[in-house]
Amino acid sequence: MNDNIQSRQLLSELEGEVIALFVRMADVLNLPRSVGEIYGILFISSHPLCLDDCRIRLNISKGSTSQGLKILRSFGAIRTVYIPGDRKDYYVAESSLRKIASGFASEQIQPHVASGHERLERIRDLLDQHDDEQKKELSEKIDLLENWQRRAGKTLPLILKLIGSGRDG
Amino acid sequence: MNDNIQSRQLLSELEGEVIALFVRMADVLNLPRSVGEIYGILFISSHPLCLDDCRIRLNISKGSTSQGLKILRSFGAIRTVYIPGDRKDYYVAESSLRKIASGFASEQIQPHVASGHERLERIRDLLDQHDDEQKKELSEKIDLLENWQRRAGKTLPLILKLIGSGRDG
DNA sequence: CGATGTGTTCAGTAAATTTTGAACATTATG
DNA sequence: CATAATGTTCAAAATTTACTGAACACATCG
Repeated sequence: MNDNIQSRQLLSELEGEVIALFVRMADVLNLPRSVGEIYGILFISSHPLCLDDCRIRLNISKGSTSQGLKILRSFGAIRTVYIPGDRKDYYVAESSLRKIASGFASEQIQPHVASGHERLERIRDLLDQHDDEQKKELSEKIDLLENWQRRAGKTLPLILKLIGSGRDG
Repeated sequence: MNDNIQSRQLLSELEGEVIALFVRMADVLNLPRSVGEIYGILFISSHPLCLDDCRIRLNISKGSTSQGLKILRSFGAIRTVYIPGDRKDYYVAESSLRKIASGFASEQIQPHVASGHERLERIRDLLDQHDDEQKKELSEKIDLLENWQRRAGKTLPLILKLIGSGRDG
């Protein structure tokens, strides 16, 4: 399951499998694999970990680890824990799916939706300048796109409501 | 807006913008950009196009075009049109968001969900073999994962219902 | 049958993305 | 203040992914 002796020493088979699960999730969500690994090691850990803990157990570089933690912080998938008398930052995995999903939606998806909206306005403007025999037909296609956009926009918040309706948020 | 003289001759500014919109959508859905381009040119075209029509207007290779059309067919984003007296296959963009979304869900998302489910079962088995002092704590984490999986599984069909509820399906 | 039209496959190449690691910034410690 | 501890940044390297184009398969045509 693990690829080499070194990782066998650092991660149990169980930990490896859980991390692999999050690596695949990261892949679906279009995030670097290291982000999945880091979330995974934090999720399965019984106590908060610092950058170096993650780096060493996952056998990845400092740069990747720093970058990965930054991404996970950016949409609230992990929380910082203060440990008295220690200069390092410690992290735990956020375990509320609702919080993670809504952070992900607003940080990683909403910008795409917004820029799609802008582009659609630009397209509508371009069409209004046109004056050819296809104008009516094109206009109907753009109506369709605007319709899709509206439905996608309404669906996103509903997804979050549904995901957030579990027993533990 | 278009990158070079060649594409200016082949695509109007309006077409270019519409295609760019679908290229970005493809990016969000983790599909190759060429898939977005091909869907875009079919979407905006007033009549069915064959492989070579797409290839020439988009200035991409035969291989990419063939592959892209195959992917779009695989989840029902395009339909084939029979044109009497012509040996070539012609295509039109499917315009029902409901159909596209449900095809995408069952072909591109469901397999991930299923393999995630399998892996989670394997993880549960591994844990059952364990017998250490952390077992209870780990078991609770796996409960949480199973809970997430259940909620994600229930949410997917609801998304499709919501997306399918527009005026034109 | 050979020639032509159409579409697929896949090995090699190109492009995009991710990771690394060393240099740097910043803050704490003695 | 010098040194050490911690974390960030970013150019270069490694890896992954997508694209190309030539070879191929298959059908149709003359």
